[in-house]
Amino acid sequence: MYSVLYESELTTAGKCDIFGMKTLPISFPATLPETCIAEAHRIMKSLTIKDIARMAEVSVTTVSRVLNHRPDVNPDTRRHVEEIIEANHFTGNTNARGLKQSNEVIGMIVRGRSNPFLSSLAEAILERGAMLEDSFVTDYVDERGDEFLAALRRTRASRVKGLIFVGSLIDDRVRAIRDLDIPIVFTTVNAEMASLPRASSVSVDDRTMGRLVGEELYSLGHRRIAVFGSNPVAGDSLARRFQGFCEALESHGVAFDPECYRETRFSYDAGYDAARSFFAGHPDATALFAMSDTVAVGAIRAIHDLGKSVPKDISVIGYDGIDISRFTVPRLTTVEQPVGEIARRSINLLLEMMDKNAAPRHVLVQADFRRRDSAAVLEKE
Amino acid sequence: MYSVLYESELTTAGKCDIFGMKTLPISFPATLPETCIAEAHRIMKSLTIKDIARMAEVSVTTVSRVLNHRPDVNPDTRRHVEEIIEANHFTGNTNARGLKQSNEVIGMIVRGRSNPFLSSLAEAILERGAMLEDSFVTDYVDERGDEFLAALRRTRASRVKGLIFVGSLIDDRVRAIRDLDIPIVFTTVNAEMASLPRASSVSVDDRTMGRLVGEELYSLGHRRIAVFGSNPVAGDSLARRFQGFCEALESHGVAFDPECYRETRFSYDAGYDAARSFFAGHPDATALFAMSDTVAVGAIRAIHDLGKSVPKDISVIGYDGIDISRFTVPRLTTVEQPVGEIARRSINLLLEMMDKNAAPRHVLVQADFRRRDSAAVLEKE
DNA sequence: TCATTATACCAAAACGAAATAAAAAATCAA
DNA sequence: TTGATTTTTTATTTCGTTTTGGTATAATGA
Repeated sequence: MYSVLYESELTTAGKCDIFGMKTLPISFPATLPETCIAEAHRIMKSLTIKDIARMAEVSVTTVSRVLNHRPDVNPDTRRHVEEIIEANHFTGNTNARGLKQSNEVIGMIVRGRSNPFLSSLAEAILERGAMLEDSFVTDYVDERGDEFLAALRRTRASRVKGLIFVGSLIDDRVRAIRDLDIPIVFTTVNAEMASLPRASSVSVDDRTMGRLVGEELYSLGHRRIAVFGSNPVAGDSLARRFQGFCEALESHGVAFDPECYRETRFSYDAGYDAARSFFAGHPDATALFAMSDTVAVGAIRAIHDLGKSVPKDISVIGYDGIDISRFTVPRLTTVEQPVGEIARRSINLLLEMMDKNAAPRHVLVQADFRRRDSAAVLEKE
Repeated sequence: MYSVLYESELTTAGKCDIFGMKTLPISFPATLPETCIAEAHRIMKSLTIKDIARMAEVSVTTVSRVLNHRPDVNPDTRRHVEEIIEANHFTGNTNARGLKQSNEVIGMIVRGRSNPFLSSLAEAILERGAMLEDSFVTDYVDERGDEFLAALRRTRASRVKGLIFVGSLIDDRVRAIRDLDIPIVFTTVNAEMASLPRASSVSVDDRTMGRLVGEELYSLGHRRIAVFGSNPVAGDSLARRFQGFCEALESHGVAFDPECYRETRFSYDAGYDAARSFFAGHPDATALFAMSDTVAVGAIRAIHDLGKSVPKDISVIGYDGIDISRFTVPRLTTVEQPVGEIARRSINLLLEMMDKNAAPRHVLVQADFRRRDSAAVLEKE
């Protein structure tokens, strides 16, 4: 499909003029000081703990102790060794460290790689982990089952001591990792999960938020509402959102019509396709609850393509609060999940279980309902 | 900011009814067969190559040979060992494997973690790598300099044998990793790069595409055009886009006014802010070339908030072709980078350099100009 | 004073896979 | 049948770190 336009055989600077640039009309400041560059040079020279020991004239054991912040090192010795480490920009060998089964590497499996919400959650977890100097092994997989098993195998190959699972997991797969003998934190609650002896979870209070969405759409006057979700199973986050949503409607005497439920993958494309076919076939539906912002964004585009307007003809409410939701036209009304909070709590729970052998806990955090422009009062004709 | 709504002390299934669900009105098929679950169970039991050797009644060396597809193993022995491996769902220990410096782990540093284009490129590379059974160590960093150095250190700590760099790198930092004694592939061309002895690059023919963007906007009647880019330096991809763009205008006798250039980070927010302030202060500007789709999307939103319309009042052209560009309102005219192609070529180039010690090459691939709805003919008043 | 306890350090033994060197077995040539 | 060559297999060493089990030395208590 794509062809190569040009392949240069550049190996020397002299031949580089095919990339030769005219001077830009704007000048930019240099951003990295020379000392930084010099440091980077030294970073790449690969020393071992043995080299450091020799330089500091101590044993490797002592260096290891310093590196791991162990107590029984003389403060003077410690400082001396630290200076040598600092001066040579020494970094340990991750592999050698991982060989001893005593190491504490955290694994993360992100299931649903094209979902911006999950990506941002994973990023927040990595960021938080880096702050605490925890090492991570991350694996991004698609939502299909076989890839998940491959990730599980890779994760085990790295001998991680704890696992964070980002994304939802249907019961079958929770059961599939029941025998995994390490602490796990799920970023989604699942009924089956309670039977796992070493699994905690952090998730948004989906039922309440689902109820809020239902209340909002009801109070705006909507009665025939589409719901786009993705294969929820009893106990899963999605099912809880849906349950709350139905409860809200029922509390006003409106029963949700199963005909209005569509199962979609969580992507712009899937949201587009689902909305296009659904609203073409159901001209009486006036609102959509999309259980993922990606689906909502795709749906809004589809509704436009059907010659209808959001929110004038059809109101749309999303879920997740991904970055783009603040910039769409119209801006998306959605449930914003506190990504940083979920990340922080997930890591804390995992570390508690790993280090202090704490009992698993299931934590619900509060989300924010963001009322923006994509859901409005239904205009009667 | 966010508080905990509820923390359960769930440890047994019996207490689980706070999550108790009513039956859903829709039923979903189970998706994972029993055999798969049984397999996953066994995956987690962690065996060593020694165990396999004992079971197969051969030496560990032989097992190692089988695992690494070495030639000197009797086909019968190989099959026998493979059967044992298969039956026990054996997976090697990544750490032990990495300890020997003969191993071939690929590192990837993604600079600019919140940019969807870079994320999708990184994903494509991981996907491609998984297909070829290459192991990856990935590090996502922000665009700031210090984080980059930390990533470099982590990468070295994993003793990777090759590095793929995703995102643009200004000259200073290319120089900073000059001494890195492993093959590198950049997904962006940089003038400084040609002086690196073991660096290849794969990038889009940015100059041509920049020229196309310039031609497009000129032919639609635009003369006063804003350009939003991010700190380009001579030789960088962005500078080449910009160069092509300026050349196109100049070929029609229009000089680009440096006043119309804005330096922004590549994010929705930055695009929004830049557009909001720029177009408020420059009511005569009728078009925008955003060097990243994220910036374009943010800008479109800002233009709306200024009470203007895209493309009626202001035409916008983006760059990258991220997923969302097909679903915005209006759909975004942009330059679509062939992510899969860049991923494929990057890995191939790197493997050639790692395995066959091939000379570095600098490859330009063709991008697609996607003419959609965000750029239109300028209406004269 | 001598035993006891802490403190600060070290040598050597893991850890699991892979490479090396070398032995054993099979094949071939005369 | 013998020696040479190739194929297949093994025992042993290696990688860089942590841990184990220990030894000195200094401080403490009786």
